[in-house]
Amino acid sequence: MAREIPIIYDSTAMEAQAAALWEAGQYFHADETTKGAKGTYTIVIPPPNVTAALHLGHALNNTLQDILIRWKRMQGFETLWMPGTDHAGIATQTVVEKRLLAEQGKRRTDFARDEFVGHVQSWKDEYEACILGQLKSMGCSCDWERTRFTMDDVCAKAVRTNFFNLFKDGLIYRGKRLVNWDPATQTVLADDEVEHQSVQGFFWYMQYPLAEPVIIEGKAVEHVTVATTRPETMLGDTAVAMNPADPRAAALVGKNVRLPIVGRLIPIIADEHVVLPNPDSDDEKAKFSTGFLKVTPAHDPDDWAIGQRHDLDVINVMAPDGSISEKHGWEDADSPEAQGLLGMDRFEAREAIVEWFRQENLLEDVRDYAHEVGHSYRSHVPIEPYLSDQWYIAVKKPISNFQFSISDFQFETETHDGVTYISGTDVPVNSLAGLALAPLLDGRLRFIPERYTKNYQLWLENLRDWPISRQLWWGHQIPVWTANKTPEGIDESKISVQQHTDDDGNVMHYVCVAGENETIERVLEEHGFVRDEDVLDTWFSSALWPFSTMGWPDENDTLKKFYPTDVLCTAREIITLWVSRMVMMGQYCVGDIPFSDVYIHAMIQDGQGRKMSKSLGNGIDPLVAIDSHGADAMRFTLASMTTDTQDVRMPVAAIELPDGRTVNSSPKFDNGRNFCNKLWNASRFAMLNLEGMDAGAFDAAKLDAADKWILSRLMKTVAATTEGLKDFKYKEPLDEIYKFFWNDFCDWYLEWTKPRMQDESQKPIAQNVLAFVLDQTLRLLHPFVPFITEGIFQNLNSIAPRRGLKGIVELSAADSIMVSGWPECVQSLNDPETEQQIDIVQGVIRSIREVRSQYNIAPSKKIAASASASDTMCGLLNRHAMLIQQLAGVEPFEIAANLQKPENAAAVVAGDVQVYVHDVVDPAEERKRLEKQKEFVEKGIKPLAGKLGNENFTSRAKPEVVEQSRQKLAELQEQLAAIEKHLSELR
RNA sequence: GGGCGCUUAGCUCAGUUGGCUAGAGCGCCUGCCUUACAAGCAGGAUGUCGGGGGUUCAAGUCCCUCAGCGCCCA
Repeated sequence: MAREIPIIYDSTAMEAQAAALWEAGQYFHADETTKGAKGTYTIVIPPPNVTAALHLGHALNNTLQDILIRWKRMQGFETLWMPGTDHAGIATQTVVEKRLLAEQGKRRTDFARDEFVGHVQSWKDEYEACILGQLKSMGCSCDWERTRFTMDDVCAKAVRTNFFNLFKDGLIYRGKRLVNWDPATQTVLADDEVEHQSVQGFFWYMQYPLAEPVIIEGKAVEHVTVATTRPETMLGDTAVAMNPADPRAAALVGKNVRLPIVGRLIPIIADEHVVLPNPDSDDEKAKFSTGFLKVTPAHDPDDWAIGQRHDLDVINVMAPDGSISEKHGWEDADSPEAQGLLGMDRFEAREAIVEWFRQENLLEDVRDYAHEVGHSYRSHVPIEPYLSDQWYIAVKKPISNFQFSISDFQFETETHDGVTYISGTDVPVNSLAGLALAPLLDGRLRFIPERYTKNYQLWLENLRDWPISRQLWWGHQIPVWTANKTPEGIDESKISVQQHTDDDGNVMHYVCVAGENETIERVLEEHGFVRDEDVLDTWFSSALWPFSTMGWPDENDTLKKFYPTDVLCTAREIITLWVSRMVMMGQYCVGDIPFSDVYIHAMIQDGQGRKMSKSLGNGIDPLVAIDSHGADAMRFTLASMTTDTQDVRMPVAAIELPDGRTVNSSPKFDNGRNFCNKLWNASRFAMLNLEGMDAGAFDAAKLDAADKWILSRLMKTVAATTEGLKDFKYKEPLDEIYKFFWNDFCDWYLEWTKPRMQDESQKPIAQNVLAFVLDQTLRLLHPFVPFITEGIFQNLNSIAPRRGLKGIVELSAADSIMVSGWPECVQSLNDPETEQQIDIVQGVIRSIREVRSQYNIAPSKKIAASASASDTMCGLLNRHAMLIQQLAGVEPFEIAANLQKPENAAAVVAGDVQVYVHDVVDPAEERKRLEKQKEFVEKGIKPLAGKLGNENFTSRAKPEVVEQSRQKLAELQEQLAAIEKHLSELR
């Protein structure tokens, strides 16, 4: 059977076999009914958006989660990795709208709502399947039976319940505010959905004529000049503001200007927000300021604030699509000029208005100006600050009847007017923001790496109310019914009602209905109540993900056993958007934080440090990487790149697949593939030698030095790997295993083992050690490269079903490596002494190899050599002579104290040992090599001698450091003497 | 404007609390198809650790400063 193992690792076949085995064994399934001794370990997947297939960032994210889950599962925890996807309201709706427009030439509004949602649903079905398939291909050991979707019935129930509770607690309210409006998708966006981009624009200087001239310093002033980057908003101006400190203020404040085009009479007001002009200032605002600020409360947040302070009219001059309109609050668009602008897009209107001012000689100047403009993170069009009625969550409102205890405040608080705030903030302890902040401050919530803590904290401290309504069709429809009358004859425990007066003075009744009350909903509708058309912000449902997936609000065993989860693994861009809201809602709904650790991993960029994106065409599809290199190779490479840094670069190269497709992949994956191939071949070699192994034939007393050495090295590697994973390190443990496996196990141990396999007395010992070390190495590697390790583990099971070191370690059999135990450190196998000896042995071997290489001696050719050293060292070398002879190709090999260098021999100094390689003499070459070695040693001596000659060092440095330096210097000086002796002996 | 990072070999990156002659992988040079692996083996070269200043017996590591790059938030 062993002879059939192919030379090249075939990832495709192995992945299929392992996947089938895992599915049959149901190893991914978490059981809420058992009581594991070790407890539970839970991760909820950050649900990928059903908008599109997964990219390499997802591959990284999920690889890291799978590593943790597989590791903990092997450690014996009852592990749950909860999978699922997110409906991603605005994003998914947008892509579907695009597709429908491209394929059918139809817009969303050409469909009935149900019909349109049906189209989105089928998109969702398609991509959900694709995403789950991708995750499975990567080897993600999620509990697939529990797969959730943010809009499925279970999650919908949680959303509905939470909305009702928040509404009832007065934490959801309806408000008219300036919102971030995306005119393209025609929906409101939260602050953090707005991307700020630098835009090269202009400052236009426009003259507004005064209603009556004013005399300032003897001169008649007929107009004021306002500077603006957005001339089109002037249609909605309701004041001109100036700083009260402006010398002209006394004469002008209180006067009126006649707004051009519109003809509206608007006041000049004083407000300190206005920046005084100063052409020499470094402050851009002062440099460009005229001292007069046009105030458009309906179209600018700062102006809105000024409007609030001065009780100004609010005139909205735009339709939701961003076109100029007199139908949304603009009542004096009577002039022919104004009429001419109606219906124009906001940017068209900008051109037209600037042109009008130019024609009228009212355009005083135009200056280049680079400034930051908010853009929709989804449609990428500039955000329009827009006056709109929306539902908000009050994040800083104290929750009066909060039903859970809020820890014992392990942080500073201060109380004003009966409200307890987190010290130094305006965040009440018992507000939603407070609930999210408290666990961070009292140490229950932790970010890894730690620096992200600040992100989270600052964001929450400066949080504004969260607008949660979205003008979309794809999402959780808001469960509020509205009419201008009281709801009557309805069970009041099932509803909650708020009242607001609308623009026309009518008192409107907003009725929120608790879930599972379709009858009530029907009754309301029969009574003329209309359901809100809007849906909830996607993050509203994502915020509940850690417990909605477990069936909250229903009490159940899953929730009881697996909530709170252990770690959330995500990217930094989402800390504010998502992490904070999960903590908030976990606290509010369940009364406990959803996870204690938040691990933030790097963002993957291309070789030039750019984000991977569709538009740049520099993305890598994980399935392509799997096709080209194998899933394990991809995982290995991703994990080995994962350190605490915030970005990792992944050079992207177009490659041709065997099937002829040219696709993006990365040469980085070669690392992983090469590793897998090496692992495959080392195992193949082991398997060829393990046939007929007898676990009972092992005898600890017969372990040779190589055995003891590799076992000791293994123990170190087990410890380092376990420690690393505990600290959320990925590269470090993988590097440790890599070095152990490749540099120790393959390069040395396997080579030393080869002859022992021909020796019947040695064979059983070598076989057992070999099988044990391979077994443990596979287990250490399994979380990182699950498929190949499973494949080899299965082969190992059939060839050497009983593994272990009789009398030292017993390994219990396992049907899958997934559920075999995580390697334990066996103290008795730690053997520093042997490690040190082998170190010396390796040094001698390297010296001989160096000479062989220098003189081009064929690897197969045996050469005579000898070594001279102290008596103790000679004893050591004699004990390990075979090891040296084998791997240095030496025969014969004489070892003795005070041995003279033979004629025609090359001499190498290997630490305390003089190594002589016989019959290879070339004086010039010898001199060259010895001079080089001398130079190297001298380079080491210089700083040491310098240090030790410095009294400051010897007196002030730690004694052990000084002692170390002394020893090292002595060693180097001895070596130098030896080298010089050899040099002097050269003819 | 506020915050967080990054700059170490040709490339991608490690380098814990300051302490042996600064490391790895890839690439490069030399020699090998040595009976597990050429996706491999053996040997080798490669760095004023972004610039400047400071603290210290000792700085890639701590502090200040300058320059360049990136991300997040307003």
